[in-house]
Amino acid sequence: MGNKEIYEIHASICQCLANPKRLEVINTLRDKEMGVTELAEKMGITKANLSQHLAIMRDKGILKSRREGTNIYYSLANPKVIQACDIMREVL
Amino acid sequence: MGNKEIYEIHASICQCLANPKRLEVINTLRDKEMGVTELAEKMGITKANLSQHLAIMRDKGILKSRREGTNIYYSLANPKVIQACDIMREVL
DNA sequence: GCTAAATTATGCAACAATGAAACAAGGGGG
DNA sequence: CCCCCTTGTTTCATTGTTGCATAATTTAGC
Repeated sequence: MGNKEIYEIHASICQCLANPKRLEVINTLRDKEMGVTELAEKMGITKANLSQHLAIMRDKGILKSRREGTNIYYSLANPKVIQACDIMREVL
Repeated sequence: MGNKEIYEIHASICQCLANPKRLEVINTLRDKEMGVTELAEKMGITKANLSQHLAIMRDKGILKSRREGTNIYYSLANPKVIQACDIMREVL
């Protein structure tokens, strides 16, 4: 109890999840990796916008990326995120 | 899959958790209810500020309140929130 | 009435989301 | 090597949202 720093870090993770598009990314990548263009088309948003969201999530350690030629594939860095998201769904 | 509304609702719950003070409230109330003044003193913030946070969390269905004389006691409305928070802590 | 407890209103600084445009980074093929 | 095309990222400006302090307001009990 009491350590405010923990709450700050925890909040910053939640902040990262507090966006419908980022949640859609997580859900889309729950069992596979995907390239940026394919993901953008699937979600119906611009690549620029998606790229910004991906960067935020990668910086927070939620996603990881892998380059293959000109393509960059994103996937979940930590399966526990899915677990946390699924539990939160039940709260609704 | 696909239904964007779900993501919106889910994001609004996460948004509610995306604040260190609100997380501290949840953690403090994890096994007991507490009055606003006591909670404000324990956290070292003004009652006005705390009251705003409590209202946000109550509106989202995360907290519930109970009046007893002049005091109003808050407690968790759904124990699953604690579960989700604890799992997210492990991600750190 | 008065006091303590809690909420609500207002204003403001800080931050977040987006589109559009500019920028980098890799592979061709000539 | 140079050009071009594709894939991603970054920058910039705008708009909207959030968090907080202060002050005003409600609510209950004496």
